[in-house]
Amino acid sequence: MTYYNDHKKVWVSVDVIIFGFDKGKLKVLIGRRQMDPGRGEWSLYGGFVAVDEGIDDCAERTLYELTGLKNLYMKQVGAFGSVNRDPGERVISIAYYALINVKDYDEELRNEHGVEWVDINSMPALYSDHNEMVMKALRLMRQKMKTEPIGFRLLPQLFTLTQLQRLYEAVSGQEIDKRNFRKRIKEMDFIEKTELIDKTSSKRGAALYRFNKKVYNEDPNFKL
Amino acid sequence: MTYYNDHKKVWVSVDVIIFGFDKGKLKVLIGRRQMDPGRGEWSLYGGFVAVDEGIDDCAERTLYELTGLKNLYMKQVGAFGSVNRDPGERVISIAYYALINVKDYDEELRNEHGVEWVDINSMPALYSDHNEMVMKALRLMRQKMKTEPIGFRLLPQLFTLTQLQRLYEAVSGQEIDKRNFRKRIKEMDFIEKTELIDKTSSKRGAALYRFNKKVYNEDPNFKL
DNA sequence: TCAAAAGTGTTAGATTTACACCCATGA
DNA sequence: TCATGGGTGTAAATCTAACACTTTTGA
Repeated sequence: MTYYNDHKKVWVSVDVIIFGFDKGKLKVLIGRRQMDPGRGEWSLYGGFVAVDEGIDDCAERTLYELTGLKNLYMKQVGAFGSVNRDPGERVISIAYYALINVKDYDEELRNEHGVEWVDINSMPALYSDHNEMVMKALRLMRQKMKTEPIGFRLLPQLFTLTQLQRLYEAVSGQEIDKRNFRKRIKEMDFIEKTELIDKTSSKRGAALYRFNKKVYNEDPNFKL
Repeated sequence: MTYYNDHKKVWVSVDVIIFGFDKGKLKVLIGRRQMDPGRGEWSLYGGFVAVDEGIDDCAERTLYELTGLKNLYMKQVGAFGSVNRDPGERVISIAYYALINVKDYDEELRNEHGVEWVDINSMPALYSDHNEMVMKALRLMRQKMKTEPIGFRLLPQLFTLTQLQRLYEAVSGQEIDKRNFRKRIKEMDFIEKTELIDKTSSKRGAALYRFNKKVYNEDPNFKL
């Protein structure tokens, strides 16, 4: 196989942009790098791709390692491979973004890994090209969110319409008219009103809704 | 640097999906593989990423090697990295798509490389996961084409409105109403009518238009 | 003279946006 | 009783989609 051996191999890693939604803000999970080069700098969480491991599998493993969660919504952002992006060695990194409900993420495990939720609008400078990765992930996620019902992955199973609206506002970065928003929601049969009432955010209480995946699959027309 | 050395390196390659537009059809450039594994199968053109070469640079180099052209419109499609995608060894490949005007591509050079323009709607089975790459590239290109004036990269500098319409029809895969199309074009000041007339496609002759990048940059509102 | 492609406006329908008040409740 | 967030409909404006005939000219 001289065909392959005429060329050199490189390290390939995966970096994950984990989005969460809390208190009306879109957040990203970042931590202080615990190894050289770049020790102490803010950074995404990542890991190296093993020879016998697919890149998507690697991203899932990395995500599981960090959060203890599986079957999260995850998409590839793209490959980042400038020659000097990593100050130590030549490493090509493939970025993925994932959506999680912050309440599913065990606080203790989070502390163990030394990662924190940081508001997307006040991100510090990150290690290497990680800011670029986050920005591209955000662009892709925003786009996806307009045409696919993925936002629910950032919310608890039961949510109020105000929560859902705040989520869409946080992601798109602009205010939405309450009545127009609710009108559109009413047209989507897969966003089901339950009998349950949430009283944590108002005295009157707000109806709790749920995303019904089955109903969505039968008639997948989502538009926001 | 034991941190890196705890992990194995892999080969990384680049594969390019080159789109062209000819005789009303959207085409892709593919050729017969000239090496093992997969010798003789239809395949995208590609190359390995060198250790001292950025991945975008590698894609540009590969594109130049094949076409002799530089400064083409090019975007990354994403990384493909299933463990067994390459039947020979573990290779992660990063796909890019590029747009060229078929008339800029020297026929002789094309023959030397043994590549051909194939209609996107009658693509044969390709080597490895190359069909997947083409489909993803097409999706991305379609999307981009709706919001950015990149279609002109597939046409000669001077083109008729019918040509432009056929291009958009070929890319989107659906017919467009002629009057509505021309109405929208008229609103975009950066698509300039010239004094020139093309008589090759009709007896009456059709006005030739040109994309003015400067005007576009001053007021970039493209929508088709 | 006729076939073939170029060119040109109007109207109905659908979609989007803007906008303000009453309700229920716990403090 | 009042402050807070929950909930609701209508009308104007904009955008989108449908549609048919005249012009020019080379064969």
